Amino acid sequence: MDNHTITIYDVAREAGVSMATVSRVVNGNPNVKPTTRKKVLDVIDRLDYRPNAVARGLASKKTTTVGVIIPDVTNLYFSSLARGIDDIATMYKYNIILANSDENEQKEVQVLNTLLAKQVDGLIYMGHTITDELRAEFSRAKTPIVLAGTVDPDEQVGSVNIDYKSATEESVSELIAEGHTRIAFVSGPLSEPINGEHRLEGYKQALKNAKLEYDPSLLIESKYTHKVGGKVYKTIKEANATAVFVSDDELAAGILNAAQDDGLKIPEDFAIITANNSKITEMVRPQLSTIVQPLYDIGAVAMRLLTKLMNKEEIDEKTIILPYQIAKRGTTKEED
Amino acid sequence: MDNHTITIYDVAREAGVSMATVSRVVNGNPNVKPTTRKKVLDVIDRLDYRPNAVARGLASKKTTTVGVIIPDVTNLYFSSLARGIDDIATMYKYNIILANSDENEQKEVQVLNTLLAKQVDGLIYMGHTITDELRAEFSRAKTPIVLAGTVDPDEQVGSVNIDYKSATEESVSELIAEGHTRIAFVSGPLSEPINGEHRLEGYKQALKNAKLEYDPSLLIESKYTHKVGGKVYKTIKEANATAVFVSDDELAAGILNAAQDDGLKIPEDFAIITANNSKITEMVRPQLSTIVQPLYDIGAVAMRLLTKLMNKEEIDEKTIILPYQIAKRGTTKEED
DNA sequence: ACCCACAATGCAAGCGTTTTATTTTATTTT
DNA sequence: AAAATAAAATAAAACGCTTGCATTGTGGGT
Repeated sequence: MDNHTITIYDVAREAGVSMATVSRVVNGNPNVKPTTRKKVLDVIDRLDYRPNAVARGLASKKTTTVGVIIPDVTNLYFSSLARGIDDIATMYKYNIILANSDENEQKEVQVLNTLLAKQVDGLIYMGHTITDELRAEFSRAKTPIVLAGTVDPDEQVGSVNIDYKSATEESVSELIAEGHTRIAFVSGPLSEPINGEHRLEGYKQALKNAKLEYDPSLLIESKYTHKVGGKVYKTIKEANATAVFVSDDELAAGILNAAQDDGLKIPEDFAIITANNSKITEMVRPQLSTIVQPLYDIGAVAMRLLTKLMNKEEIDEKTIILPYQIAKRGTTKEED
Repeated sequence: MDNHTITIYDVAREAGVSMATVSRVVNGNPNVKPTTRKKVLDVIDRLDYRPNAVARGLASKKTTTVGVIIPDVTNLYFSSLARGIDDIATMYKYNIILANSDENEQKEVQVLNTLLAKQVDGLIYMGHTITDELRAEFSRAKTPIVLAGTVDPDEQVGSVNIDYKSATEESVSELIAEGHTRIAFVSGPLSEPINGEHRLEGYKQALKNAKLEYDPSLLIESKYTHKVGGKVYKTIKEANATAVFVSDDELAAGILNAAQDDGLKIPEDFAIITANNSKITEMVRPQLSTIVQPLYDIGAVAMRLLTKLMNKEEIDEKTIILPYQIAKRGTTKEED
């Protein structure tokens, strides 16, 4: 028994047809007589033939693989998006090459390049911010790209998000409606458009609507980890805030815990509203009130959009905004 | 300006050398004179040439890509492993094709096959159990495979785990040392070796060491979600247990919350010890006492092992057991 | 029977690399 | 300065498939 990998050629020989015909049946091309199709299929089955996707990719210039750049799989916000992406990808027969970037510009560029070298048919990027270098690479690439849960003022590529500004505005307004006047705003770096533009605008708008004064000392930039919650809480306290809008759930949980450790009653003494509705929000006590983002759907819709792009279908709108809701749970008072 | 993708051939022509030479400099082959190397490198830079990894893969029969089968990226236990895997993969210049299986046998087999079709150089499998069909596929595949955080009695492929039995035994012994005599054991299906063999054995052993009677009514099989925590808690209560060992953190958090909602003081009235030390354990209050598994490392070591396997290096032991610890936090009493 | 149209198949040229065997060039050795 | 050896470069054959074009087969219409 010779031990070479069995190829389309072997199948062709055994079935007494040409490679082209085998290729046709493998690819479901209708131009093949049912009897020959069956004959070929039988041989394929007997020889346990498995088409080599790499060869296929070279010949067809399609890899049925898309690259996914993610800051950190371990982050529930992004992994939820990733899950939506993968499910739809699978549905459309694509596979995902997943690469963690840690929001590191160098890594991102680096990873983008290896992904392109691997001839991915499309690319989904997740992150908090898009650097100029990355943006330059994006526009240079011929490969379709979609941003998921990531905003870019320069709308060259497709993207799927919610309306962060109005979601933030609405959240902060809830806090105001409950009687809070000093509301802290905790986010990642304000240099990132999603924070410094969308969310902050929403925050300011809510204050303005309520004729409250805007106080920059209530703005806090922070990392998104549970651990720093204590430090952030201290800052909030020093600013005499009685409520806080937080743009990350893990961080919000950290703040919540710190506040309770400090003896505060939530939501009586201190209110919190967070932004992602990742499952963490329901695992802490009291449960976090939050903007309900359709995380899975953002990923799913992004991937769906990408399939259209890869397929060169006509797109009506490549900047997609999905609806959101606000869930009032235990860290804000009931309204009525 | 002609718009064709630029290939190694273009570089060769421009640099006045053969394709083979270009290939050598691209691959860092030392057999090339520094001056020609520079010349080629310059052309590569000027033309912005990027080697086509697919063509490379076909010619070299290496894709520098490994497949990773994961039950659900959204599960912190597995995503932590995945993070370790990806970091080491990146370090060794591999990329990861990530595929969610939902522990669904059909999906697993299906995904395994597309991964093999894509000619991955290696495969990492994560899951709770390995079905016979999957095991058959594993042994049929010529591709190196490593299990991460996943046990298989039939040790045909490499694997990286901790000693679940002794970790469980130790955890339960802690509970016993605190005076508990009715300790529930909550895990996934006992049909899975990791539960029915390793963990349950550890549990029994701990009881035996303490001369406590083994009561099967204290065994609870459950899904691993936060949501079912309430139901599980009820069952535990009905069984008159005062402590519980839980093999999943999310579920443990659910049980913790349910117990507190029921008015119990933790750990005075009820003790909990969980198994994964995912970051959830530190985000709930009180923080969960837990087995400290080196999740990231399990992934990292698994990937490292896989690189060796792919490299056909000599392996001393392909079944790797990593050390664990026990962290006593808020859901068990302090000892001294 | 004969021609035509169209369905079914086959041929062979790519796809962009790597790699082996071979030739050319450079460096020693004597 | 020629011969021997080592180093660098080339030519061309894979790698396993897809696909445009050419060829053959098939049945219907006349």
